[in-house]
Amino acid sequence: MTIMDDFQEEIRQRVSVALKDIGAEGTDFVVEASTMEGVDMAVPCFPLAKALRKAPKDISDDLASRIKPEGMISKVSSVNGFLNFNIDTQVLVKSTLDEVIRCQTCYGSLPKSGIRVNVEHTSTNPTGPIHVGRARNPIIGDTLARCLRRCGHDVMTEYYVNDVGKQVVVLTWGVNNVTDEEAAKNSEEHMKEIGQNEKERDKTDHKLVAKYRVANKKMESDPAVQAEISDMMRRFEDGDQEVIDTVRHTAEIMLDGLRETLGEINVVLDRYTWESQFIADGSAKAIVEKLKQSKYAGQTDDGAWYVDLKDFGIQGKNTKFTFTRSDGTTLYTTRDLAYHQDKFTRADRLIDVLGEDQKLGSKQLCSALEILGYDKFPEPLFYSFVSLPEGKMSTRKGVVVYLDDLIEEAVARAYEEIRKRRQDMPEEKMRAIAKTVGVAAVRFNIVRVQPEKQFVFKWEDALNFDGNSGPYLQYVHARACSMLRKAGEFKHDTDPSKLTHANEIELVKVISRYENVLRSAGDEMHIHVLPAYGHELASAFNRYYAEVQILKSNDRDAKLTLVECAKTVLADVLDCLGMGAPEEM
RNA sequence: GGACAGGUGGCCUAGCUUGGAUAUGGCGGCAGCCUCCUAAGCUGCAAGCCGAGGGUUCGAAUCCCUCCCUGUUCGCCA
Repeated sequence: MTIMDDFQEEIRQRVSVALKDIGAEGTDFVVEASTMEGVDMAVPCFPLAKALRKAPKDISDDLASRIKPEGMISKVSSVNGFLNFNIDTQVLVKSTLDEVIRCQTCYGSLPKSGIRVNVEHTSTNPTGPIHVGRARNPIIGDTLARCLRRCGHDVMTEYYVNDVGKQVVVLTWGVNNVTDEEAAKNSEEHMKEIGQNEKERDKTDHKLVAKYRVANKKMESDPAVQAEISDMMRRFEDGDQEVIDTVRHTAEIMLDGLRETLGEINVVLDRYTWESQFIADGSAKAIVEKLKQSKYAGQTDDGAWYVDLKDFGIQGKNTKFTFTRSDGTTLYTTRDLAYHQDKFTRADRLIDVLGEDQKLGSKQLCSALEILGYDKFPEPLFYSFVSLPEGKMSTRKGVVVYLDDLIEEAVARAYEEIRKRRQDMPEEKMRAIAKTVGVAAVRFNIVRVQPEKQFVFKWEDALNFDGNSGPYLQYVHARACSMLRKAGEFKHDTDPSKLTHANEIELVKVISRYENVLRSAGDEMHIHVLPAYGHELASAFNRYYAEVQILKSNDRDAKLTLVECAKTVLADVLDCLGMGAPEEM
C-alpha cells in the first residue's frame, strides 16, 4: 500500500459518508488520479447524475460542501462536476521520506510472496551471434525478472538451448570438417557482402558462424556432404550418444560466445536447460504416449500422430497439431511440452518471453497441456521483431546488426562524450563509465517501447544519450552523488515544513509512486512503464535541482535528505533496468 | 483467405484492460538560461482530423461494427 492508495481509500470512505448524508447510500462511484494540474484525486460525478436525478455540477458542489478537509485531505473543491481532492503534502513528504530512509533499496519492493516464478527468455538457437532483431528478448526477459523479484517472488531465469535438430547438426558438421582457412575466407567474403570493411570479430560465436555458413553452402552443392549430414541426423534421431555429445559440445562452444554478449549487457541467466535432455530422459516419449491416448488424437496415412485442436480455439486451414513424425520420432513441439512439464515441477508461474512468430505455437502448447490434464499454463510475453530501416533483418542478405557491434559502438560513443567534458579523469575510469553508459543507452532504447510494438532499429535512437534515455537517468544519479559528496556529513531531516517548494513536493510525489510502478511492471508484465517512470523521476529531480539551492540552503539537511532519497530510488530503478548507477560521469 | 498484434504532431512514444476535465513524454526545429550544487541539464514557443467511416454514451484515443495500412503466422522445421 502506498500513501496515495491510503489517500484514495480515505476519500472513498468520506465520499461514501457524504452520499449517505444526501440519501444516496451505496451509490457507486470511482476515485481516480486527477489529470488536472494542482489536483491529486477526483471523483467524477457524471455517473451519479442519473441515480440522483440532479446535475453533476450540483452533486459535486453538494458533496464538496459536506466533506471537510481532515486527515490526509487538505483541500476539497468542486469543478465542472468533478469533486476534487488534494493530499496533505506534509503527511506525504514526511511519510514518504521516512519510508525511503527505513527501507533503502527495498523501497517500493513488495514483501515475499512465496511464489516461484520461472522466466524463460532469450533461448536463441546456438547457431550464430545474437543480432539486434533478437536483442529485445534478453533485455525484456531480464528486466521483467528484475521487476518480479521486487514484487516479492522467487524468480529463476532460464535459457532453453536447442541442441537438437538439423541446424545444430549442420553447425557441428561444419565445426568438425570446415578448415580454419575456409572459414576465414568465407568470413572475409561475408563481411564484404554486408558492406563492412573490418574483419569478423574474434569471438567464439562469430568464428563458429563462418563454419556454419560454409557447411550450409557445401550441403547445398555437394551431395556427399548432404549424405554425411543426413547420416548424422539419422544417428542423432536413433539416440547415438557419440553424435548427441558432439552436437551438444558445439552448442556449448557457441553458447559461450552468446553468454559473453549477454554478460556485456548485464544479462545473466540462472539456468540453462538443454533440449536433448528430454529425449535422453524419455519424457518426450512419455508425452507422446499420453497424447496418443487422448480423444483428440489421430494418425495421418503416413503414420504421424497429431491432436486436433479445433475445439481449443485454434483456427485456420489446419487445426492439427502434429507431435510425432511418421517414423515415430519426436518434434520440437513435443520436446517443448516435456520442457514445460519439467518447468512446472520447479515453479508455480511460468513466463515465456517469445517472438511474435511463436504465437500459434504457444497457443498449441497450452492446448496440448490442457489435454495432458494441466490447469495452469505458461504466460507468454510476445514482442515484435526489430527490423532495420532497409527492411527485415536477414543474415543471409547481409541486412543485420549484431548486438556485439551495437554495444561496441554505444560504448565508443559514450567514451567520446566523457572525454569531451572530463579531462581530469583517469583513462581507466573513463573506460569504465563509458561501458556502463553505453550499455544503459542500448537497454533503455529497447525497453522503453511496448514489446508488441513493431520496432525499427535506428542508430541515432540507440545511441541517444539525451532526454528519454538511459544515460539521462544515470546523469541525474551522478549529479545527486556529486552533491552528496560535496555536502559531506549531514543529518537526516524529514521535517516537511522545510520541503515546501512545488518542485520538492512534485519530486516526493513521483518517489511515492514507485511501488505501484513496480507492481505494474512486474505482476502485470508492463515493463515499459519502468523506463518511463525512471525518466519522470530523473526529470523531477532536475527541475528541483534547477530551481532550489540545496548546499547553501538554511534547510540544508532536509534538502540533502530529499536528494539522498531520490538518489536511492533512482539507483534501484537503474538496477531494475539492468543499468549501472555511476557516481560520476 | 483465416487468426493474432500494431497504426497517436516531421520522427519515436505514453494513455486503451476499468470511457471523464486543456491527449503523455522524448528526438528534431525555433528562442532564452552556466560570477551558483556536473549544460548528458533547465525554461519557453511552434507543431495533432489519436489510420478511415459508422454506432453506443451526458461524454470516446479508450467500448461495439465495417473497412484500410503494416508486421507475424497458418511445416512430419527449430
